[in-house]
Amino acid sequence: MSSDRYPFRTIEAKWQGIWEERRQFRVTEDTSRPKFYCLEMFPYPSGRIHMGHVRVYAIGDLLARYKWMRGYNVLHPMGWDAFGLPAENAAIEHGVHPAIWTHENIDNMRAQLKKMGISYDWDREIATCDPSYYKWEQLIFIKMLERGLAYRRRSTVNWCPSCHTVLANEQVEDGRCWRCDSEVTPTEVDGWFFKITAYADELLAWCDRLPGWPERVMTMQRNWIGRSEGAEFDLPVVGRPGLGIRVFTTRPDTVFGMTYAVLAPEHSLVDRLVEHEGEREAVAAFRAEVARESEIERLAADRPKRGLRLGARAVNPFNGAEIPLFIADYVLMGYGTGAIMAVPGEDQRDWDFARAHDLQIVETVKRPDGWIGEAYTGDGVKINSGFLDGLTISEAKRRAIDWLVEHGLGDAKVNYRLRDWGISRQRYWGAPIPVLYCDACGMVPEAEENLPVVLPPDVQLSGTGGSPLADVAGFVNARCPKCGGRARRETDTMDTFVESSWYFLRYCSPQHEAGMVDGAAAEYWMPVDQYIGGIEHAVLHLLYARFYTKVLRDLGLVKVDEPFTALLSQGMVIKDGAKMSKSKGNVVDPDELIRTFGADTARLFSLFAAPPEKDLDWNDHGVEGASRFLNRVWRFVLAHLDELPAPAAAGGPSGATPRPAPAAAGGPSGGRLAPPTSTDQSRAFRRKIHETIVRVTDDMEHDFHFNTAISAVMELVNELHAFEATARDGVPTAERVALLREAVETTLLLLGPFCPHMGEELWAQLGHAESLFRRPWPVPDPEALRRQEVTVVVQVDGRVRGRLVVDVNAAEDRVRQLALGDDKVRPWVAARTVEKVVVVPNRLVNIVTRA
RNA sequence: GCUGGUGUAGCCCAAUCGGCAGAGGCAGCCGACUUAAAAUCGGCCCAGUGGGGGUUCGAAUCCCUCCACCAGCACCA
Repeated sequence: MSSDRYPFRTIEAKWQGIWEERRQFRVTEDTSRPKFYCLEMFPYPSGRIHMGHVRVYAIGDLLARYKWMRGYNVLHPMGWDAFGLPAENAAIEHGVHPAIWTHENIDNMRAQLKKMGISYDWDREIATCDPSYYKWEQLIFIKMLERGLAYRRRSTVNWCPSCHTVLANEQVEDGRCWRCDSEVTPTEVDGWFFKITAYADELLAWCDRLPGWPERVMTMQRNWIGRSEGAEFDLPVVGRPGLGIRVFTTRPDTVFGMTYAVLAPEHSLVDRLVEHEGEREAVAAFRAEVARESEIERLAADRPKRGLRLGARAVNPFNGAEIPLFIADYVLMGYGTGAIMAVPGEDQRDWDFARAHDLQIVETVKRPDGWIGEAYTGDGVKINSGFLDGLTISEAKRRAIDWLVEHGLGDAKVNYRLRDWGISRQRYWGAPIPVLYCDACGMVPEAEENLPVVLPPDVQLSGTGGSPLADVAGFVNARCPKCGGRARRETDTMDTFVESSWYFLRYCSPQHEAGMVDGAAAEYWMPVDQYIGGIEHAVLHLLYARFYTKVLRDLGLVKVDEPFTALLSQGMVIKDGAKMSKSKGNVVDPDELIRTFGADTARLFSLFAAPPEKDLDWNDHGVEGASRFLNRVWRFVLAHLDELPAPAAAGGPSGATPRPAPAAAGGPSGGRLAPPTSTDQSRAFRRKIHETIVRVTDDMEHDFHFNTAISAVMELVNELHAFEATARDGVPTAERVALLREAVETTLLLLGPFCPHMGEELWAQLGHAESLFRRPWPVPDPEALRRQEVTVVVQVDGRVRGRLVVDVNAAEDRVRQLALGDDKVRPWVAARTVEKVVVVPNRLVNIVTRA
């Protein structure tokens, strides 16, 4: 631990105060400047920030401050994803009301974030548990209801026995609750759904039109949507006119290979197909067996396919053949129609099942010569397929569908893996669903003028299941907005992912009272230019937010098709090889870190230790290194304050003729003359300064590799020390101090967005009255970057044997001659024959020889 | 099982179009300063790029193959 650190506590508090006092990061729409909407995923107010928060907010602030310096009008807001289970669980455990618990946590976390010195526009802060916030999503709910985009149905849902609530498919991971890890159980309940499937095609199509998103997130979303094209048609049941089994297939070309058909065990038709009591019992036993083992067996690969043959038989409508019917565990009720035609010749699962049950296998695609295998899924010509014989698979698919349409038996059909989004939660701490059930009128939406439907504050939370709101008589008993008669309120609340599906929109006009969003504000700020958050939301939040935005667009509230132009998915913060967690005891407390090293160090290390998309391996020694670096910069600047020329008057007389700096508006000297460079050492140093600008700018603009940007600045600081130590002899004083000043100011400008407090303080110490973040980002001087000479490596047969210093763009012939004549090189060539000489201009020469 | 990603020094990580394997940091070692230590400053050591094969004058980079780890999906008809 160092003993004399720069006074980070003082200066961090000082600048946080000044920024606040100047309202420096409060923004309004300004059409004269380009806008940049920089957003980090808002946190759940759990009570304390953790290192993952530090990392994501450091990234966001870096980009926001950088964009300020590039002249953008930057919207950078923060708020709270304030509804959710932990508040309710805290209430059950400790008897504190969720609202109180939540607001206390928000206060704590806001204070922590402020200590990090992040450039938020705090005037735009929102909390989703505020009725003035969720009022608008209740209104949207009603509009979705009117359009059939919100609907109620009974369904089998994922029930988390620990959270006592329903989970959406996306919220189940490996059969377990995403939040508490309990095993979910299928349960039948009535609930509300958002019709996200209506947007499946558009959501999928836009996956190809968002180049600013990481490919892997898009892949995950594509897989999740799981579009597949095929056909749907009925298989008549033998001897049961009017009874058909609807099947879905992606391979309508294989219909002539259908040798049996399978229904999911829980398929509703099964009860009507059973022919006698004995079979009914067998079906019940089979269903019980499947239900019992499914959870465990789901995770086992290649488990045997279990099935039960029914007495009933079906007809293949294409050739009139009677085929056996089964119920089997490998067919799922939740996908397609819950029933399939089985084609063992061209489907491995059907092949496995057919083998186990001794069923016929018909090949309908010609196998390539010498092909060995079981089911064949490759390309080929149709065989054994009646009118499809001789066609390719894709032709046959089309013809088979045409045939189905002509005969009125079926049609082309697109199926999705994506299910509608179940949003009902049987919990208290969420936005009430604004509908009522009237004895006379049935289900009725709440009237718009009665919104918001506010959560009643007085509620008993026992945690024993069922919707807590159902026990609050004052809430449940209401008037029907239609007939004025008695009605009962819906007691489910909305999934908290609904709030996070539009908070970015509310930030555009957080106080707007006439609607969800002010149209002009949304038009100016949306879409979010850079969104930053954890990969864990790749399909949950990000897919919901995309869907909801499209709904809002179709309701006329926004004009954008997509909410987030670019996404940065940052990696986790790891320590000792594992994700930080209390149980592993590897947690680093941001508060303590900031107390010990300061916010700038915490931020710098978060950005330096790894590129943002990778996991960050936390290392206490590494933090000390970051701190050491900042101290080094601090000491250098303070030690040279007296010596450095004042900001306004510099450039100074010297041997060289001063030139106007080309980047008059953007350079660190701000209109001052470029420092003269009369010596090789000066030129090399100034080149280093401007090369650093190029490298850091590149990292900021292109690949977000902030770690290499920081190392470039570290290099410059190292050079700065070296130059300072040696330039007293040989470089004229005025020139030396002018260069030092340019180097120091450049360093501070480049480093400012990473470590804003120290940047501002040293900037002010240098005599600047204006904030560092009101200064333009430095622009490299092409004159300084120009090289006279380059070092060219000389290889003999690929091994480095010498080096040449030659003029830039020296003629190839000349370089070749110099290389062959070089003293270091000659011995390696002398006894051999030169076969070929490869010259790569300004880089290397490779002399290829043979004995 | 499928898909994607990663694999470079003791550790975290760099390396433009295929062109000197090393920028930065950590750790370690040596030295300077110091009564001493801390801090600071200067210097040094360390891998041939997961394994194998190929293309090329030249491969961390391109191709093939295998391995390890991570993530997502996993009977989706």
